[in-house]
Amino acid sequence: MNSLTSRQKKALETREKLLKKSLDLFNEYGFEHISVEQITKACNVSKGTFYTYFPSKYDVILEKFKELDSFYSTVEKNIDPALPASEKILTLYKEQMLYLTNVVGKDLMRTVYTAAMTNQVEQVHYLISPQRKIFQILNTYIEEGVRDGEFRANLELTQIQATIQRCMRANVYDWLIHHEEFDLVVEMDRFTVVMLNGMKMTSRP
Amino acid sequence: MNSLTSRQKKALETREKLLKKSLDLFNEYGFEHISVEQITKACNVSKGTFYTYFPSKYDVILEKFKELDSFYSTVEKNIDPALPASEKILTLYKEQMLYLTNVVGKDLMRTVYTAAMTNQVEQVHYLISPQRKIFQILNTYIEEGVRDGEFRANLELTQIQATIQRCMRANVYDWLIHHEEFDLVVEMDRFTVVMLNGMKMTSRP
DNA sequence: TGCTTTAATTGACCGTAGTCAATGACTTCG
DNA sequence: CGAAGTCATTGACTACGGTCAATTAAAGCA
Repeated sequence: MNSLTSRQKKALETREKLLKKSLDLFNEYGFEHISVEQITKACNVSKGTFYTYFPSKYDVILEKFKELDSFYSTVEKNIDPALPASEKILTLYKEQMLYLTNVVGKDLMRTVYTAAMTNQVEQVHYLISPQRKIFQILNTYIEEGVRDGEFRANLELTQIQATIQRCMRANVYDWLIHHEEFDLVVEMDRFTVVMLNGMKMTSRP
Repeated sequence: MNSLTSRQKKALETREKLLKKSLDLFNEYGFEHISVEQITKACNVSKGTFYTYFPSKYDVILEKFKELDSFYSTVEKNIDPALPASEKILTLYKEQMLYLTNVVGKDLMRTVYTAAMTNQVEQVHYLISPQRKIFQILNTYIEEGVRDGEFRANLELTQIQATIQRCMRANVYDWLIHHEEFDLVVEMDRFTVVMLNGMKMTSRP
């Protein structure tokens, strides 16, 4: 039933080996302190092989980042459907920020945020891709809030979505450029509370 | 009257030559496409000399950026003091975004925003330095708004300031990672309007 | 004037990201 | 089976940012 030739199997193994070793080394010593050659030596392959599987050193990290993104499905399940949309959004963000702070880490995030600016590919960067689980969840909450009249109706749905997503990047970016004394969870909450407040029906027109 | 020795004069000339040539070349070919060696060759000095005057390639750009920052003094003078604080803030930001779009450019801004994350110096990056003219202006407007009861009093002044400054970076960063179809002036305005609205006295508590 | 001190300048050198023509092992097909 | 084709793999190579011990020439001083 395994339709892979021995060649393809081996290739896949090589790729997996490189991916795993990269992430292990990055985790232990930090992204900036590990060279591609160190990775390939640790895997007993040549440098060129690394580049047949990954367009650049950054893309390994991106792969990890995408994998981590699946975490948000779990969060969604734990959010009470009865809460108002704005509360759901705040809870989701709070969980995300805790996760970034405690699990993902500044080092990985810095890499992703840098690559998003640097990689001048025509393609949309994953950081703002509608594919991201967290955006899909977020967008359903926002649709809910608009439908239930919680948010002002004179705002376009897509604009509200873009705005709230931008809040996330705003706080993460500021977290990345501050050294210490920046509690991502607290800052995100403060910021988003004001933002959501500015969208409420009860605000002045 | 000129208290500089011929040696010091020459050194300063070398620095100026490097600075000017760097910026010219960056402007014409883009930061990423110009190497330090190209710059020094064009100035008939060695590579090492470049590094006696600038800690890194990025710092040349930062120097330009700081210089450009003085632009905001001019803007301040053209803002009607009678306007409410929120209007002043919106006008200031609008002028800034026009300036970034039309004069400063994405290339330079990308460099500054990348360096802010990368340069892991203990020192606070200029991007968030209270020294920046634009922040000083902004802060006086915010103080005004709080004093006049335009903004909610249950918010700390420094927190309001941090929040509004973060709005700026939020939109600039998103501008940098979007390719085309992102009007910085429009996006900044939309975003900040909602944010300011969330801070107004007339919003729900 | 000539000796010592100071500081600008040099360029060979290092480490690293990324490239690519060449290799040869594996697959496909007559 | 053997020839032709495919593709994973190699490692020497380029390009670049950044470093530093050595050089050189101006400044300070007796």
